[in-house]
Amino acid sequence: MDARVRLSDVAKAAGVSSATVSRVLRRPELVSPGVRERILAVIEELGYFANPAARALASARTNVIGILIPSLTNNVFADVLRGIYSVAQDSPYDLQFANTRYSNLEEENLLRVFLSQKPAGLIVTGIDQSPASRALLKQASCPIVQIMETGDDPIDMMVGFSHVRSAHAATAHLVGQGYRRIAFLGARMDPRTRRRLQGYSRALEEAGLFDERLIVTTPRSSTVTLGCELLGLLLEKELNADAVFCNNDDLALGVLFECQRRRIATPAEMGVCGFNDLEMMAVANPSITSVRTFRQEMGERSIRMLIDRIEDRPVKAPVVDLGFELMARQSSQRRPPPL
Amino acid sequence: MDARVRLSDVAKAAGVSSATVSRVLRRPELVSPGVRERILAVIEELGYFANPAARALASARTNVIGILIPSLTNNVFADVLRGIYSVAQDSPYDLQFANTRYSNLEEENLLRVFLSQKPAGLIVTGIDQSPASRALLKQASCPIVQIMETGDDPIDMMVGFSHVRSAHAATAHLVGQGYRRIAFLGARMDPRTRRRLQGYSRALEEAGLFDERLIVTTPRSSTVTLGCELLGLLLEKELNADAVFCNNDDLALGVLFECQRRRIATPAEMGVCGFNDLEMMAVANPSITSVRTFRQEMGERSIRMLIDRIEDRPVKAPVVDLGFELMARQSSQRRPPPL
DNA sequence: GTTGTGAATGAAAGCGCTTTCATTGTCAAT
DNA sequence: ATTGACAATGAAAGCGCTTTCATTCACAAC
Repeated sequence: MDARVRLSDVAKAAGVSSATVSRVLRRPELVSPGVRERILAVIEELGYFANPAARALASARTNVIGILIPSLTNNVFADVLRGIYSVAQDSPYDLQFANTRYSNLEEENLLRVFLSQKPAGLIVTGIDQSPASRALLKQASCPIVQIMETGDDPIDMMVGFSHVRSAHAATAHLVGQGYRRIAFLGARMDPRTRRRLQGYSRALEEAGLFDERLIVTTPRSSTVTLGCELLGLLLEKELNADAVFCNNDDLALGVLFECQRRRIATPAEMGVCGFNDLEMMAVANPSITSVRTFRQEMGERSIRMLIDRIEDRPVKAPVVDLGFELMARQSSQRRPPPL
Repeated sequence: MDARVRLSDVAKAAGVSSATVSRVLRRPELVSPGVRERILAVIEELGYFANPAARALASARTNVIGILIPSLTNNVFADVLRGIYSVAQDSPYDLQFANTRYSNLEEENLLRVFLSQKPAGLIVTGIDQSPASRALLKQASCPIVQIMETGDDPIDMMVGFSHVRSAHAATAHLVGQGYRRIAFLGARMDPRTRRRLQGYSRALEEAGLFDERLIVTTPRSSTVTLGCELLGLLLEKELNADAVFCNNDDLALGVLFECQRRRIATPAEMGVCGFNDLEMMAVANPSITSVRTFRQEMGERSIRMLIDRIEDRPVKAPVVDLGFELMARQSSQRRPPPL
């Protein structure tokens, strides 16, 4: 039933050896044009498809690029994936994703699985791998890109941005707008969120406005609903918060909704700033200030660098900082304080 | 450098043949307990990992479950994937995703690629495969689940719901609330969207309220911003629309934002209904009526059925209709019409 | 004691490719 | 004519597993 056409069938039909057919597929320049054409025709006619397992086994390498991300179901990574996809699309490489679920241990296991199949390259998220993972990656025989963040000690290549600096900028913006009791709302608290908290803290310390009690975090993963809840938690503390810097845009949107519900004027009584600048931030009412990050570009750059390295093209800058852009909008545009 | 431990190394170290080691891995019950323990210890000690290519080649099958979805970057599929993941997690199967990008042609190609590696099973989206794809799937030697929709002619198994019926219910709800000029806003117009449009049309025809001009669609993919724009387009037509049924929740949220901006009262002057019931619908202001679909459950059920079939366990119901639930909220709760 | 049975193991033949190495043929240079 | 070099091709040896088949051994039944 499953009468797969094999390479040898093609060879037989074309009246050549298997070696020649294989060469047509791998190194066509080694085969004379006439024979090449004939073989290609036969391949087409027979609908031949190489068995990837056999190919991988024989050549001791694969065309698989492994991608380890903490979550598939997260807008941020979805955008990165889109970028990766758009480039990988017209490359000979197959993408294979795995979900570390924000766990270093899981990451380590997946890494072992991936490396055991000798991938052509690997993209991993962040810079907080476990020592064991780092060791695995360091001795891996394929190029590797770390994405989402930049840091001092790249395993191989890196493309990301500084979460500390971007959060610092956002917080400083709120300070600049005249807010004085700026809270931090954080969900999930993965390493990148933590660094954003750092940037926030630093900015407020510099302004002499830091108050630890204004930090509200939860290990739960972020949703719009959670934004509503966290704002509620913050308000319960009665700390006179007059602005919130949110971990991400989901929370910020929730905060906005909750403010509306509680009749807290935004931005007059409560400034709001999100992170990532999801598309909807610009069209909310009021529009929501956010830190734009270049997620799709991050995906594109990372896989492009990876492929360049796989194909032995020189990569000029192995560590790329994509920066960020503060998108100041209505939600942080404080009008003269209501006396 | 890449001194991979092979099966034969394990065999040598344990003083047994390769066959026995292989058996410990595949059919441990065939090996005596003493030997089994010893071999497992050696495997652990040497850090042995099977080469998946060799395994696949030798056994003429893989433990790969292929998943074909139209988009990775879409909340709806993200939820489905989460469901699939949560089940596949503790199974021996590897998931492999591919993105058909809403193209039948692309789907066909990916199918060929997948089938060429003899996957253990396949999950495909929707019921509108090309004839060629259907043929490929029909003669595939692995179980297959179609997800997202139910239909009359399953290739193998199916889990989804009726887009026609759910859209019909939503539209009927708006009619029941007293809206009379109900518009349809549709983005991307993939087959499922088209069927929702059908359900909408049917419901309005039944109520004698159908007006083709109230249908506004675009091939662009849906975003919140697009919801704003489509509402703008609708209003320009000056058809006295008093409600919109949106293709999905993104559009609905955009409509809500745009209404706020234009000072159109929701739900009094404009009823709004979305589709999918994303988490944020419940916390928007006003909260947005939507059709809840069971996306995560869809993922879970589909992969569970698939695995059952792969492992030769009987699947009682090969076609599962998960239904839907109309979540009537503020955005469609019309107060007495302003005279 | 002999035979039969079944459990445990090993030998060896692939799985479908890639790649090295050898061979052949062609053509330019001598 | 000879030689050398090179391009084009084929033969064949794996790649690291799985699996069939044969073998061995222990033990129960006769």
